[in-house]
Amino acid sequence: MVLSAESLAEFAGLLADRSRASMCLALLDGRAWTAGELASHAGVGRSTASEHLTILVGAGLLAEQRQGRHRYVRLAGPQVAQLIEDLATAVGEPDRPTSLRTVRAARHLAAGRTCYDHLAGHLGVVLFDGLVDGALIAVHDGLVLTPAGRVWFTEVVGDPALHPGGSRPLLRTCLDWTERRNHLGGALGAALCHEFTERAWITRTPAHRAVTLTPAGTQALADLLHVNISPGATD
Amino acid sequence: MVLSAESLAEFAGLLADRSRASMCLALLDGRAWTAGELASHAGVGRSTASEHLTILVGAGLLAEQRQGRHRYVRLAGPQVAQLIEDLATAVGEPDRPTSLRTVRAARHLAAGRTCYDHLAGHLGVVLFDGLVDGALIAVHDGLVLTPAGRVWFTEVVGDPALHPGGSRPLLRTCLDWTERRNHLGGALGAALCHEFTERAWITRTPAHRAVTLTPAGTQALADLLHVNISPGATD
DNA sequence: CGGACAGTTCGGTCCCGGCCAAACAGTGCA
DNA sequence: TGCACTGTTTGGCCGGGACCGAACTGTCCG
Repeated sequence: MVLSAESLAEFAGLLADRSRASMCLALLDGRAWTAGELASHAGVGRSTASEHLTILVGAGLLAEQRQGRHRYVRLAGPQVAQLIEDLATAVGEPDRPTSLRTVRAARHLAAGRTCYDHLAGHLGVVLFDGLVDGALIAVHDGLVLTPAGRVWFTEVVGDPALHPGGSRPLLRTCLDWTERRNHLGGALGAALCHEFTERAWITRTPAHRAVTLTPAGTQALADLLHVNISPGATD
Repeated sequence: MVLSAESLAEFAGLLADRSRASMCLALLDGRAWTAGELASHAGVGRSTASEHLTILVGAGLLAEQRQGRHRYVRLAGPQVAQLIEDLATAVGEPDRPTSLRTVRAARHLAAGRTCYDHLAGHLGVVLFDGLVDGALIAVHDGLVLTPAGRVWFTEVVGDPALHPGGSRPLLRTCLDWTERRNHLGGALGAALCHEFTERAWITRTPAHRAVTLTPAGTQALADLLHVNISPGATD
């Protein structure tokens, strides 16, 4: 046995709890949350949440950062986010929302959101299609940056973003929960999302995971990718 | 919440048990096992194993096939295998073998083995390198079949294997546990492994997951890929 | 200094679920 | 028909772990 069943089970056990799973899903937005926020999000007491966080941090899934009386916690890295995404898509059973409030929130999230550190939802998929249609990235059994794409990305996110250190792939497809189609992940997907935020083409809503396209963003997408999408569209 | 924490936790819970994890890891060899085999492999009673299998089959992770008094069970598909592989590599902590017997078995597995339905271990990595060095597949942020590669694969595994139905990617990198480097997965990786077995270039050892290169296989690899590797090498 | 707040530790409760043994059902073989 | 074998069901045991409340530590602020 190359990999012990023990360690695999132990690892899976980290997510095999309603509260811990809830926390990890919340952290998929890439932000750092305080222990208290996660406690109320998961619907458990602060003491319980504290224990869970200690477990997750100890296992290396989460990274923590103490600031004064706060314990900030975030996903340890893109690999962890990717793993949770993989599991989530494997589950496949999205929550059938019932209440109107839930429906509204879901629709808003479906329009645009972040997937750890890159863009997802309808916005993410449209963006991805625009990149493919414009022959900036090519798809054959993996994603390839075309020469035109190299120029385009250099203009938009700058040359350094094309040569990041580390082992993270530059381009990566990421299956979208709501759209059931691919959007762009990887280092360039993250760089793009970062740049869009910097340029105020998108804004994050208070929920912090939903993303709204600004009028400037609409204009930019039309100019850069010949993609037409109305600003702040929620459906 | 787009994906309920409940369902994610429930799904992770499937693997969050020593016995079930042990069974799934065993099934990574792609074969169908009987319930009794899995029971003794996991070190639990037949009754317990039966319960676990019912759970895993019910969740769609395993597919079962009844034959007479036997209950054969296998992984439901390559996606499941891929998921378990992903988790396993995420764990990262390989079993430090202690006994001599374990060391020998591990070394044997490290030399060559199957990873669900394609070749892994040293053999898999060398094969992958040969394909890349021969410019039959190209690596830039994903794998691409080159024109020369298309010809090569047509000769070796036949044209139909290049156009499989279904959504499984043709080429896919798969991180190797022991080598910590990529080997070839995906539909073509599986086709290659199948073809190698058919032509008796490789044989499976009784443990059925370890793979040994035959003299004919050594010759074939030298001819086809200019790769030199000694037959049956275990280290 | 004292009050409000964030987080942790500890003790205790409770329930889920993994396990087994024994009885049972279905299959294969002589 | 009878025996051996594989797998399932059931009842019961037991441990782990998720949870809470209360007490405590540490931080920020007036």
